Amino acid sequence: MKTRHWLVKQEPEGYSWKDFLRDGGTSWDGVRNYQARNNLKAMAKDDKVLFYESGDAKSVAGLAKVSKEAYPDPTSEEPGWVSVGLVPVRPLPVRVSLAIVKAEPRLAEIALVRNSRLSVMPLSGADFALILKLATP
DNA sequence: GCCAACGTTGGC
DNA sequence: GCCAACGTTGGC
Repeated sequence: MKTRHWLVKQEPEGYSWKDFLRDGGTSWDGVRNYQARNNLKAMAKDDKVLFYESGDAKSVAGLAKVSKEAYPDPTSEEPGWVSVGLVPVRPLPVRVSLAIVKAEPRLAEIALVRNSRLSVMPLSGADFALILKLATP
């Protein structure tokens, strides 16, 4: 199966990359946006996921992967919302800040730049690889 | 703290 | 079904 690529966004005050590393994985729940939910549903096991911290950090912090495909969100009172399981793979050697992403013309079309409010978004393999390259010291 | 962008809600 | 009002998110 073709591996797909994603980026998830989180406020570090709520659940940071550091928390994620400490936990060794988490249930990615609480998403209440249809577009984001549809992206969660499209995730397959072992898909690669970039973990972005919004707020003060505003940077891509690490690489994760899908450990469990979409299942009903246990934190939702209403049916229809889903969670996925994510586990950390490794921190990025150097964080990739939003400013750096915005300064890269080849990344001008990605959802992180174009739709800052979307919390779960797909990335092309090329864009994903480019962000990882920007994280190389 | 402010504002822009976007989604959702509710009146008509 | 349209659109104004409102709430939320996130960058600055």
